[in-house]
Amino acid sequence: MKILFMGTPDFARESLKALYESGEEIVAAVTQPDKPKGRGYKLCPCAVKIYAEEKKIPVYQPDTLKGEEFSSLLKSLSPDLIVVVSYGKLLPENVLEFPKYGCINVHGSLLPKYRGAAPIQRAIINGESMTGITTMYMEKGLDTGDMLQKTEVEISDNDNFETLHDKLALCGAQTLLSTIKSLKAGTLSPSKQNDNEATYAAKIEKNDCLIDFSKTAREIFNLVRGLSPLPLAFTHTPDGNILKVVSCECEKTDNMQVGVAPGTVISLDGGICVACEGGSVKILEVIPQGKGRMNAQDFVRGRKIFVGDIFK
RNA sequence: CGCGGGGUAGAGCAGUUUGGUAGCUCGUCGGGCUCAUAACCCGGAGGUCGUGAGGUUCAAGUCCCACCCCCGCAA
Repeated sequence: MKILFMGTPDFARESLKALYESGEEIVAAVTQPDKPKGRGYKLCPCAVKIYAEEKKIPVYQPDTLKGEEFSSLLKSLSPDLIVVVSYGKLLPENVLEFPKYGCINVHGSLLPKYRGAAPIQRAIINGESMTGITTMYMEKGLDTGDMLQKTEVEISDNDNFETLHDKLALCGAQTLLSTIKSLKAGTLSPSKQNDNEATYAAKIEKNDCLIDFSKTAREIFNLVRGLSPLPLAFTHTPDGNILKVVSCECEKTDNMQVGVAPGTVISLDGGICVACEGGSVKILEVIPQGKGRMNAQDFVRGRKIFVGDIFK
């Protein structure tokens, strides 16, 4: 079965890797064009491209999937199946309809929950204790296609975006293999998504990353780990500088203080304890503006943060 | 040439503007206090101030030049 793989970041690479290592016939990898990234705006190839080139899989980076150019490429590759994992663009209908066995997508949530761009982050931020992988047939809508297989993955308090992302990437790869196996065996039984239960996991914006200390410790804890290590939740120190928070923990509510404004530093013992709704959070690791990652205590040592300072 | 911050003791920082004996907090080592301590007190060790036998100077962490490295933002 000739498979065309479409995907871009690390998350997608795991699926490509699994396909490759299981001996599937991958006719090509389609990925986003190299983009100027990082300091100095150097052109950076994405994870899928790097892996594909390493394995001598032909790589294509079309600017658009619409139009003749990609259509003719499709015809020449003539895949029987297209596998899409975090590609980054919607597929036009003519592409969706091209392969004999359709287009299969690997999505990082238990659909119909968390459709959209940031299912992993949103699941953590919302305090879910369970998420997973869903494979599905693709259709016009965003993550609305008929579901094929699911694998559940537990979210523990120790998980942050990075750890959960890595787990789901591997899990996604395995679920994909399993789905393709069933496809070949003819034992797939697609099931419709219940649109009434659908939720949407919007892309993470800057606004999502600002810590609101009038929320509960648990909510702040979830936000911080859901955005760690990228793009990171942040707050502002009294001097107005941005302080990114890499990790924190919920303090026991028994050290809650009465009459202290949310965002107030109430202790520097073992970290930076900041008052919030119903308790406090202890900030453990930070990235100050213009600096690298460091322990909260190191930050306090050099920067003169005092009890009574207010973060906002 | 995207914008910007930085390289000073094991860690985090000050000192550079206005050159003149290298400092703070923490850690570490030793001693003291204490029933005890991560608490407190006293004392010590530890630095070619990124590199260049570079330039200016009586004198350079500080001013000038060149190079190397690290990081933040933005995408």
